[in-house]
Amino acid sequence: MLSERRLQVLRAIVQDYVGTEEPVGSKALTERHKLGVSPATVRNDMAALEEEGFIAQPHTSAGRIPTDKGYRLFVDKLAGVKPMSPPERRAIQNFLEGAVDLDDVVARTVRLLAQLTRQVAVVQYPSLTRSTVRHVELLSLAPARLMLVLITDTGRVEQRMVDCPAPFGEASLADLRARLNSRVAGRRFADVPSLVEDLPEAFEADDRGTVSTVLSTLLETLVEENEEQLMIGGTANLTRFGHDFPLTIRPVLEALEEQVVLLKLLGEAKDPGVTVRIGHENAHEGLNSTSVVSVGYGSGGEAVAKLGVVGPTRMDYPGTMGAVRAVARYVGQILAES
Amino acid sequence: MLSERRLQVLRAIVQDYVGTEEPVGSKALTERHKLGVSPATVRNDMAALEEEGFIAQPHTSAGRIPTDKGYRLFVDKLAGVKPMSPPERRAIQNFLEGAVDLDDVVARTVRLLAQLTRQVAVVQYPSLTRSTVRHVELLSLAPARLMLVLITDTGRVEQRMVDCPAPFGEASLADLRARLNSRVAGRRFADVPSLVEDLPEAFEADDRGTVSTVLSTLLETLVEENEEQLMIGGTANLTRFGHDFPLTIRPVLEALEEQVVLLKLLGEAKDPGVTVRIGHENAHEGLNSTSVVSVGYGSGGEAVAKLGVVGPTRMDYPGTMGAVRAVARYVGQILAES
DNA sequence: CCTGGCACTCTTCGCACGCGAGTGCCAGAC
DNA sequence: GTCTGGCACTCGCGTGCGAAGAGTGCCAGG
Repeated sequence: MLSERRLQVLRAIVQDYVGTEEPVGSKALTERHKLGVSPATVRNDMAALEEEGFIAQPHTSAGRIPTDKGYRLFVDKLAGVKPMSPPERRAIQNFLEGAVDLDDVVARTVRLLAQLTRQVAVVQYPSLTRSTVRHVELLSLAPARLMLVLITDTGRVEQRMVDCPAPFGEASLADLRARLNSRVAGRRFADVPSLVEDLPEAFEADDRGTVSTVLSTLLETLVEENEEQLMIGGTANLTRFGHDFPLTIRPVLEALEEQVVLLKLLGEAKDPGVTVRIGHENAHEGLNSTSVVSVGYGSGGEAVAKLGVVGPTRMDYPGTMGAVRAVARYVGQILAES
Repeated sequence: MLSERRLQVLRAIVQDYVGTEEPVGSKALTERHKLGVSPATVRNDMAALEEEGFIAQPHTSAGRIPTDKGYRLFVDKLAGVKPMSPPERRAIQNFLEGAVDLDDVVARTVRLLAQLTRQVAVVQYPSLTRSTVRHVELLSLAPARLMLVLITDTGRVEQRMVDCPAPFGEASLADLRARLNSRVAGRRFADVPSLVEDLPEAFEADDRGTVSTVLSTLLETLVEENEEQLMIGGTANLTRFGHDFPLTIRPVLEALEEQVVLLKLLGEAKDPGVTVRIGHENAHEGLNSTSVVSVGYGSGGEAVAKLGVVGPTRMDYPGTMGAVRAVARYVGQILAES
């Protein structure tokens, strides 16, 4: 077990390193933080912390820098979440309130997060699976060609072409549209499959094939994984990473372009609160020298999607966590209002 | 006027520099290209080319590198567009044909362009203003709240909320929907305003306010500038830029995040063929050390949007132009089919 | 258990030096 | 006139060395 003072030393190391981006030595520490002990004592503590794997030295005779494990301890035990100041809160709210539609909300959220944290922001579109159906629309484009439009309570719209096995009359179309909506409007996506199961039976034999096709297209739309879209921004902030970029920045940019990777990354965070994944805790190799701070957000009490930021492990965790949490909260409010 | 040989020297310099990324000297030139003259002669030619501003030396006693003006001459007079090889063409077609909807087409195009050119790809969504209306749908969400859905011939779907000044009955709604579609379906966006102008007059006085509101929302949707969306990809290729990145890459990333800037950039290229803007020819400062190769694409003979790549001025122009042109052609075909 | 002192290790920086690539210019040949 | 070979010159770059500085580990004493 580490003594109280050693924890304070670790905290001081993290804070200083985050501030200066340079390895921090024992002398500098005693000067900047009132630890009440001499550098020599701090050196002993540092030796112990290094022994335990919380800090490391890039090379002999340089200061110490925190390891992933050190940051982990810092985040879990040594620092809280720094709340946003009232002016900041107002700014967030004002900025988000100007949004005109869902795309705009997401776009603004990305910009905002990137600006607040000066890091790369990632915002997932509200997921289809957890939201509810507002309306399903069917349009006839050609005798045997329909367009299915799905509108969700979060304002998201999805459309799909449906090629029918047989021509489908306007009357049948109106019938199907009405039945479909009376059954699924206002219901959660997860419940839709069982609600429409027996729908083909209500139609003439000629039309059943088309009805089934439409339904299966609808169900596909509901679960389709690639519909989990996301938006990223603030990549220019990557240039603040370090001085040794090419090697650092490249894999990160590559990872960011792989939406699948990012979605998995966000998806892994099950915590109801703000989740922090540090360095090697991220499964993806390219992100081994970055930390991901994420949180769920949603219009009601329930989270329908995630948002977060990706930055160097050497980041201001309390501030970043505060910003992420605050933005998620306000985005949730905005979604609830619309 | 420059002699034929001097032009060849310039061409050789550009080709070598693009290949090696290093300033090229007179001796190396005579060795790699059969110019039939001695290094000394080449040196004289180089002096002349430098005098005219086509090439420059980074510092005394280094080889020469082309200037923006040099690249311009190269692109205009010294090199053609390198056609894609048949296998490449097949690969492009195969890759694009798997797309399921417009978003997917655009996403695939971006990936493809980024891979082919190993540069940053930018693809603009088919512009609304030049396409035609396939269908307009009106949904009643609440007594005084409608949703307007616009479907274009390129498969794009736009939706807008409409708050009505007065409740609007289902009958009126169906009436408006039918009238609207009979007038604008299949028509070009530009023609829509005049086609719907007198529509409110066909309705009862109570409903006219709502009809007008719907119409103005529709017209807004048609012209709204922020609807000119685009998708970018391949930013990881920026890391291949040079060795001095931080300064080079940062402004480029920033510029890429400013969609407005990019749209303007693409919009400026009026040429019917492939357009190349080199270095300082780009209005935006952050892109002063990059070149933009763009071209319009469209489902019919007419261009409805642009696509292109952003890369270092030191790029393989013939190859890049060939790739951009080929991709645009195939995307056009795909759009025409759907 | 803390502290001051001391020797030791490494990195970083500045500087001088030599090498090599490349140039510009000139006199002479075709 | 144009091209060529030769030659002196310029500079950037890599190398080696020495001094400086930061930081450490260890130890003896309070």
